[in-house]
Amino acid sequence: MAEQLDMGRLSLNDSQHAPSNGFPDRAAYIPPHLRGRSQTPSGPPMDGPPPMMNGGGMNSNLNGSAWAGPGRGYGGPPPRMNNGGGGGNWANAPNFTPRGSDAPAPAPQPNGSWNYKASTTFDPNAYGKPGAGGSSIARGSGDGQWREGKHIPGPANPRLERELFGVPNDPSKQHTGINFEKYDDIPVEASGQGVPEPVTKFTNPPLDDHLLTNIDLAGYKVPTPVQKYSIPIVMGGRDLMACAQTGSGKTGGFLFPILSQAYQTGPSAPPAQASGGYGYGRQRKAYPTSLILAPTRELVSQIYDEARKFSYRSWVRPCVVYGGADIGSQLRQIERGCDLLVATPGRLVDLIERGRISLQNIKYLVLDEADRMLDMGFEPQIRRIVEGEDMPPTAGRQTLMFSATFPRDIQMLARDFLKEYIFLSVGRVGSTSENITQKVEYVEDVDKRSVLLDILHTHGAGLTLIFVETKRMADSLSDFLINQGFPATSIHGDRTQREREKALEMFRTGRCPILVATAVAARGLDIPNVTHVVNYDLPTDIDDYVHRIGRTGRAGNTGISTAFFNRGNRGVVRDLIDLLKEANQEVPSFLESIAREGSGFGGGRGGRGGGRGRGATATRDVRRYGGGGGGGGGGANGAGGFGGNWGSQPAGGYGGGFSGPPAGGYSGGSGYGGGYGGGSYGNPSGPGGQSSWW
DNA sequence: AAAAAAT
Repeated sequence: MAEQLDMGRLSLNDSQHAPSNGFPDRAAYIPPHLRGRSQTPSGPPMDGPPPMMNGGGMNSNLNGSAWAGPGRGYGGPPPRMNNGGGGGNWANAPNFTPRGSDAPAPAPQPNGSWNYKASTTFDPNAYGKPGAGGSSIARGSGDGQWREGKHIPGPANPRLERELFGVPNDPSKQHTGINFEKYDDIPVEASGQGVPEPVTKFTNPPLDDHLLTNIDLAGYKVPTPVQKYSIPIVMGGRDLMACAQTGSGKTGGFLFPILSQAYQTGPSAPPAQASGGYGYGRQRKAYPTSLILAPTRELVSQIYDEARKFSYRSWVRPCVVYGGADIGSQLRQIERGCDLLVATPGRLVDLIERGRISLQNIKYLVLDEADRMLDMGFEPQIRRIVEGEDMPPTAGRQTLMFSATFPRDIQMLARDFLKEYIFLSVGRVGSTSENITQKVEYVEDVDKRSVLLDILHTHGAGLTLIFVETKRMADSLSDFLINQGFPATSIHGDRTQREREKALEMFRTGRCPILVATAVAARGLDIPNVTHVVNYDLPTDIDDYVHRIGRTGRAGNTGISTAFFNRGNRGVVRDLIDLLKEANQEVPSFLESIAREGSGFGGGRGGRGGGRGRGATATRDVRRYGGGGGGGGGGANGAGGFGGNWGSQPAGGYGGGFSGPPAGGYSGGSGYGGGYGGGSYGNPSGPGGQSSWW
């Protein structure tokens, strides 16, 4: 009942955008007692292969046929069944602008008839046509067409072009990738079977011309190291596990090959059961072909923004969904076409439960910042999305995982979600390339404020990002700074999404060059021109520290990081020293002496520092170390953890200790088929086993 | 321990 009331309210609010196709803009209401049921009549998702257009060969999209239906291109009945008939134009609808309130509001719909026309005069061979007769409203991303097996880009739109790609000298739109030559210092290691040669340029082949046009518009000249590798890997149909951080260009690393493939092979037809015509009350369900999951709202917004750039004028329509924002407007966005979906897990599950999104057509699945998603407790949702709904199994899709670290739970996820993957280890952009000057000062808690003021007074222009540990501290410190006359703002999880976006925008644009932040801003956010990062409170996890200082010195630019250290932080002293040494930074003597006092953690975390680099962020391809053992009790982690939650899981999928490949497997005998059993990793807290060490 | 995330 509340649902219905809510829907009514949403429709009311949205009256200015109501489709004029004669149908009420009624969200598909699913009574609570029916929620969670599969909307598809085909039974439990993993029962059989999903509708594979290409015969199910795991690498068949190599041949460029994966997106196309049988025969050439899209030949099925009504195009865009999933978008309310003909696509819409509200890429910037109010309440949906994911970041920054500066995006121009859309003009009111000037002519209400196009939507209806689109559904009656459609060209059965066209996809993504924005309305018969052409709408004057350029939708931008996704307004191109797929017609008779060809990609027909939409018209240029100068206004949108400026919005997406920025105008010269607008620092808020400026891309960070300036010192490209610095990128070449970043070491990349690829392992696995049949690693393709990295590319060195953005060229056709392998990349599609339309994508190259957009890459050029965005001002990207040369692929970053991670892109050099990921482009041929993904375009070669391979799965990928990449240890890399934002700032290494990994967003482009997956968007470029995915979009390039999409432009060359066109959309896939909606599944047969979706072709039920335009009847009243039909299910309006979206069937995206690409799904990108990321942990935070800001991050999905950021990825979405990139996706909009690179899908400019193409047939691919990107959408973004996340919590904390009006779901009604997100639903309407999705209805108007959703080919590439960027989502936080919780909201996506919600939309799946509402029957508004089906994963049946997924060809590409990307898990970004996978370690962070697990840290945040998203594993059940992720497992459900990937294994418990109607997503094609590993063989029927391409899966790309990105993670800054590679602890054991991520290895499990990789084992379950990926097939014969190529492992990519990308060196740190920040710490190891020495372009961040890291200072550590001994500051007692009571002195932190005054020391901070000193820093802010002496540190001139540029953006300063101050990390604190708690939300309360973020508020009180930003209040304090404002009272002291500094242009400060804050971002943390208790602020509304609007406030968060506002704060971020003020910071990005330099109108508010001091941002006090909690961990919400620690990872992933790509803010250009941060010149100084202050760790007002040091994190307890050195990896968080690395992420935080990585907000400056981006893409080869130099930056400064200052950390306030006192005995309350002695838990990280050892790791901090290691890190400073590795990055050729000065190690203050007080750190060494405090380290000698004993860390309070019984000598610190074991197993660190062995081999190359630091153990904390082990990014080795563990498959090579996993040859021994097999079977055994290794399943303790998985068994029981989620066994009961998904009745649709294949029996034994997680029990039994990971002793074999998943059903429908890929046991190509590549050396890890049975190697993941318990004990295979040697040290139980193994490489990067830092989860729940406290 | 904190934070974030669907409502």
